[in-house]
Amino acid sequence: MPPSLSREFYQRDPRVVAPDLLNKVLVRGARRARIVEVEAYCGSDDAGSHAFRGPTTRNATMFGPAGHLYVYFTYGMHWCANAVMGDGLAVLLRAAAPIAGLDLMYAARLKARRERDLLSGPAKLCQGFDITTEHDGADLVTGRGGGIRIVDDGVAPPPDPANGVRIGLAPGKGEEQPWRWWVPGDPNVSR
DNA sequence: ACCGGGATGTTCT
DNA sequence: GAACATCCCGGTG
Repeated sequence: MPPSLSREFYQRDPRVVAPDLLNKVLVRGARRARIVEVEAYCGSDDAGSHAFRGPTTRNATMFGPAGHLYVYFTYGMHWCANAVMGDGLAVLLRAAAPIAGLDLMYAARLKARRERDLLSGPAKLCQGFDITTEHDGADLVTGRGGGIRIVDDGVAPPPDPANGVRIGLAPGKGEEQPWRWWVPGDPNVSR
């Protein structure tokens, strides 16, 4: 198994970590997928972040140690997952390209008909990996709390990642900030 | 292909 | 009571 990203990897500005997470591999048991789309959320400086107004019950994990997973429930039926940098800072994992364990992903995503439907959005990614609120706080470095890790299999981030505004933010919530990055041309990037 | 709306319930005002 | 870091389905062109 390739090595997990170190605790120190996560202890940086989310706008630096985010593009660096592209092409890293999310692993859970037999399931593996290459991260192809991410967004940075910048804590108390960022009106679009759940951490903007300080710690609450929901966002407590974002204020804990770096390298853990912050999972939140939204729109009454979906979960989304972030890698935490600490101090309310985080990177949303928006989409990934399936590598292995696709049978398990299809079983978890009954509506998906094609490979590019499995993990091509933040809630799809969680559904495909069976990540729910019980994995909030899981340790991505040691795997403690659900066996979910992010590892480096030797594929470098793209030298020229695509970059643009974040998805789904209302006006006044930092919607103009270009804090989304993706792997150019990858079919698993969300629409 | 594109577009509009419904589902569904937690969180915070 | 409104907003919500979304997804899916069914309409139309």
